[in-house]
Amino acid sequence: MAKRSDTQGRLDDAARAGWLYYVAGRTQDEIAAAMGISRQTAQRLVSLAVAERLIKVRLDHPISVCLELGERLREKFDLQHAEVVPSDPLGASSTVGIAEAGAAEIERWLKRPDPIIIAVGTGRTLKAAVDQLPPMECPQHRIVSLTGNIGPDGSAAFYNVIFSMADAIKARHFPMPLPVLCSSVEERATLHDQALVRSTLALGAQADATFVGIGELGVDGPLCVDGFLARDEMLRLIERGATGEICGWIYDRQGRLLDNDVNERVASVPIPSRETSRVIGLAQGKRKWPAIKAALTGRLLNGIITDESTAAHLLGD
Amino acid sequence: MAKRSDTQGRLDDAARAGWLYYVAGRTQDEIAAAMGISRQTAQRLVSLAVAERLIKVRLDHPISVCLELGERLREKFDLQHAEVVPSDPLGASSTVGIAEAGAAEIERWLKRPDPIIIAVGTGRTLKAAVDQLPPMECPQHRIVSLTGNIGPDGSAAFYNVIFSMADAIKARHFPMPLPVLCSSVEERATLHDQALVRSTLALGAQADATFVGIGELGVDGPLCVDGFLARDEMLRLIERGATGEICGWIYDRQGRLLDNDVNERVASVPIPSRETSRVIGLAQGKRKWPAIKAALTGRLLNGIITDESTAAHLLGD
DNA sequence: TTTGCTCATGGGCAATTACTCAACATTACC
DNA sequence: GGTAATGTTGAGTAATTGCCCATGAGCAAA
Repeated sequence: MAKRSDTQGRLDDAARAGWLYYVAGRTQDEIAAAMGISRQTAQRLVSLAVAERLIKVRLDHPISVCLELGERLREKFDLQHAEVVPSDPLGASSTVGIAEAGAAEIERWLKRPDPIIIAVGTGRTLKAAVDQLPPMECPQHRIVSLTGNIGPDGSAAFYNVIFSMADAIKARHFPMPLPVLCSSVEERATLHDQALVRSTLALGAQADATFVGIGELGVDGPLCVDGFLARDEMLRLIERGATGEICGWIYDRQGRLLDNDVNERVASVPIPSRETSRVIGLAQGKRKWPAIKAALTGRLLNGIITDESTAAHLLGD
Repeated sequence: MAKRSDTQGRLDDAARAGWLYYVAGRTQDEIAAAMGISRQTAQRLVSLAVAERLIKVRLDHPISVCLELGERLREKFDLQHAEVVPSDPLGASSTVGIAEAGAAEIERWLKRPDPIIIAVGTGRTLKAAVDQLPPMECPQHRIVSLTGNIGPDGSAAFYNVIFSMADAIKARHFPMPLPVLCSSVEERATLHDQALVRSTLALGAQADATFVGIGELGVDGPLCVDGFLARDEMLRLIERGATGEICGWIYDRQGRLLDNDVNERVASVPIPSRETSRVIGLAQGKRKWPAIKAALTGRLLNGIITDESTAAHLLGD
């Protein structure tokens, strides 16, 4: 072998080394011996082959599309965590898939041996996820609800998930003994000043991981369906740009919290800081697209669990 | 995480881990942390992904030496297609390398939008190539087997590749519901006269691309090892000049089909015309050298995929 | 219920691979 | 012809990976 300096010959060698390594499955020592070079050089050729993209790896599994979408979501919206599950082509259920994925992620946090604080919001999707959790003993952790558990008619709010979670997970849990929406700013101030509530608020602010649903606005959205807002209030909000809500906090197309009379009455703990907490939203479905996009755009979340078609939309334009 | 015992979920995890490792370039420690499992488990998932062939590595770089050998092969034997892959110096496997290259070539044909007919022979090398094919939807093409799929003992012939191909490629496929070798000329005539078989025979003759293995003769060759021919029959054939076989058709040193009682009983479709079909052989290895050389000399093929050392030998003298 | 089997798990350890550094060679430029 | 810039090499070392083993969970047969 004459001149080793020419690029062509070097790429040839890289290809050959890469072939022996990846296709033939030889070790770099064997490659070095076969090609009459040192092991280090063999290693360099192999990594050159990778760097020059001579080696193409393909994953033949439906999951690969989802992983790629997740990667792109992470990049585009500067997320810490993005998980994409295959879309149910029939679109039958709004929770199939992401419930399991959400449960798996919650479980990963719960499995940690060091004590952490997990905050949960509300909503059908999150409830479905929590229902997938296996029984676990986690005395070291604390679980706190971000939203009140008293519905508009005074009954227990059905989609408050912390109680479902407490059924499965043996850990201290902290509900919010409040209505979801107070009747006035003053009432909220009074309620939030109770010792019990204050400690829950403080706990929520320290959450290490936060799981929330994302609600779309509209007369068929959860806020109306569950009776928290009347039709005309909702329509007025939408007129003023309201696009989605997380834990009752209503935000616009850019994901900015609206400054209006509804947000002033929301009793929920503020969404924990995205600096100190992993705030993961669970949502999918065409109806929620604008709400999800706005939440990500406004950095209300730094984690998302969604499905393929939603991810594709979020990346689409 | 619900059921961790189910195979499907495990393969999903394996795909995830494999993707993170090979595509995203993460270390196994990072994967373990991300998936909430131990490093050892992550390692197991990665190697499972490899073992289950979820991960396919391909080298996209024509090494100039191989290119040159291919060029000279094309010229010397008047071939339409010649592809040479690097030789594994340890020569451990007889299919490593050309399987990937063969799969890539098959894939190129399958990707064509216009409907074509692809014929396949049999053999270990071809089987290995077909196993490398990614799932594809090709409703426009038809795939036909040149060889029967019933083994000498009546069971399904293991190295009949059309079924493996049907697993990956969604296209109409046409097996040959026949033994590989008939018991007599008369039986072959009868069998070939069946309507189903006649249409398959006709289809094979029209093949646009044909992929076949090349078998060497000898008591260790595939015909004997797989039980199609007895030792003494084989020895008698060799005495009479038999050098190799393609789809069971036995030929001599010049690549001329032998006129004997074995060829009279071969149930296979005749090798498609080299005028109208691209007939590509996949073979490498010293033991096959005479068989390959004869096949090329006799123009039984107009395409070859082989390895460096074989190519060098074919050009050598 | 018990027994025996299979298989996933995590720890430990050896093999393998990636990276850093300093020396040397080659090329480009003055 | 000298000199700087660039790139390559081997040695050493840190990081990563592959494999074996003991353990325990899950499951089917006894």
